[in-house]
Parts: sequence; structure tokens; C-alpha cells
Amino acid sequence: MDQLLDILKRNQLSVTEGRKKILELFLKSPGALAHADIEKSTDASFDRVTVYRTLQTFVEKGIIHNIPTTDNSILYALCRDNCEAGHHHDNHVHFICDVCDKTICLEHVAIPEVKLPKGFKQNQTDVVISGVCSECR
Amino acid sequence: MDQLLDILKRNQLSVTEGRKKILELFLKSPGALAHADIEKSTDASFDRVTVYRTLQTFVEKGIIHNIPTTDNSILYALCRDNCEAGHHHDNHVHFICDVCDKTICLEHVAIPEVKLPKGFKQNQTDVVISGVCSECR
DNA sequence: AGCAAAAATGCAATAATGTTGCAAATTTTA
DNA sequence: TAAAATTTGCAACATTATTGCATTTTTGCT
Ligand SMILES: [Mn+2]
Ligand SMILES: [Mn+2]
Ligand SMILES: [Zn+2]
Ligand SMILES: [Zn+2]
Repeated sequence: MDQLLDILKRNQLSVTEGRKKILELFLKSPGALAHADIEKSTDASFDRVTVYRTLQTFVEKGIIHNIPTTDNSILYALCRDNCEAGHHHDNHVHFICDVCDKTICLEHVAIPEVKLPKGFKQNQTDVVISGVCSECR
Repeated sequence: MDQLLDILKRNQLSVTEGRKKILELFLKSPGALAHADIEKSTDASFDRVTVYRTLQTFVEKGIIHNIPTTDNSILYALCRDNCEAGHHHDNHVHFICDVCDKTICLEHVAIPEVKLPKGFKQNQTDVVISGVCSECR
């Protein structure tokens, strides 16, 4: 079965044009995508609202995860690990290139252990590193 | 000399009501502040635009630094390390409490070393950990 | 295939957030 | 204290996000 359909079915989502198109974008994209990127790439084939709702659904289902940024935007990237609805466990470092501005999931760079002071209960750890990516150097 | 004045003077900023008030907020606040928090706390004593510009100025001068978030907002916190204009070196971990929703600078938890794949040049590393803070447990 | 139920979409209205230019007010400097 | 420099508020505008509801699409079933 087609990979797209597979992912949607597995997550009990009805398969629609919008979802297929957006999911395809993520599968093809080497890096993370922002809402704006998706709107551009899809050439306004569907409404902004649909994009918002699709992204939200995908995050809830654990199909994509979001990456914290420092500039008032949200970036989304495909979950390669086997994330579940409501609980992500993408345990990798994210890299933002200052030159090409792409955000890349470094799937093979593990999140380091961080020891917190007494009394803190640790749930999720995000590591975002900026610099120059291997393409741009 | 008053601490507020001291900080502003040291950074060659003219001391105005707005700057004093906002800086005071940061000095008093245990956690990080978003633009919206500041607007609320200052009771609309000054214009939104002034708040935007003040935050921008403070970041540029290295008085505050911003903290990446996953929700389309920017958080700001006082720089305790001796940051300079244009170059921050707050080398600490940030913690977001899932219960009280506060974001705290863990000044004494150092950013761990992360080894990147060949070809990547590392510039800045942000670590944001979520969980339950020591107050809320 | 055809139909009813369920779910997703588009549209419009509205809200929230951020940016810019410029005149008036405030602060600094001399 | 006056002039120069800087900051502020206002207004207008731009961008981004949210919500309700009617219409369309998809799904599950016969
Ligand atoms: Mn990732
Ligand atoms: Mn901090
Ligand atoms: Zn690059
Ligand atoms: Zn807490």
C-alpha cells in the first residue's frame, strides 16, 4: 500500500486531498516546515484554516512533532521514531542553519542527559542548535 | 545607585518610565515573561509598540535574552551572566513547568556538550526541558 | 454501486499579534 | 535652561490565528 495511505490509515484518519498533499510534503522535505512554507508549497490549493487544522491533527496523532524556535513561529517535522497519539518520543537534536535557514532533524544525535536540581521532574527535553549546516559550509 | 538606573546607564540607554517599569518587572520576576505578560502587568500604562521596542532594545543590549518556545510566542528573561550587546552567553538550561506554566532559567545547570556530525559548525545551543517544577510537585 | 452517517473543508467574520511612519513629548547634553 | 537627540504614542496597516456554520467529501454499511 502507498506510504501516504498507510500512515493516515494507521492513525485512523480519513484520507483527504489536503492531508495527502501535506503529508507528502513532509515526506519529501529534508528539513522542517513552517505553516507558511506549506501554504506556499501547496499553492493555495486549500484554505489556511485547513492547513492549521491538518497540522494540529498530525501533531496530535504523533505524525509530526514541533520544534521550538526563537522567532515566533512553529516548525514541524516528520516523526521518524514511532510516536503515538499524545506522546512523542523523538529523542534527537534539531539544527537550524544560520545560512540557508533550514531546520534539520539530526536523527542520530541523541539528546544528552541533563541533571536537574532537586525537586524538578523532567518530562521532555528539546535541544536546538544553530550554526552552519553541512551543505552550507 | 539604584539597580535599575545602573543597568540602564551601563548600557547607554536613556532612562525612561517605560524602561524602568519593564526592567523592574524582570528583576522581580522569578521566571520568564512574554510580551503579553508585560502588557498585563503594566496595566496598559504604555503603548504596545513601546513594549515591543523596549524588549527589542533590551535584547540587543544583552539585558534580556529570549527563550525558544513551541507555541508561537517568545519568552524573555533577564541575563544574569555578563552578556554584551550583540553577543549573549547565557549558558544555561531553561525549564518549562507543565503545571504552573512558568518558564525558569536554571542558571546553574550548564548546557551539555553535543557532538554534531561532520560538516556542521555549531554556534548556539538551546536546551528547553519541560516537566514539573520544584514548586508544583 | 448506492445510501446514510460521520468527518473534513471552505468561507466569513473576528481576534490576536506585529510593524511602520511621523508628530509630540521626554530625556540628555552642553 | 535651551537645543539636540532620543523615545513615545497614535494611527494605519499587515500578518497570523481562531471560531461557527453551511457545504462537500469521505467512510461504513447494505
Ligand atoms: Mn525532529
Ligand atoms: Mn535564561
Ligand atoms: Zn545551511
Ligand atoms: Zn510549576
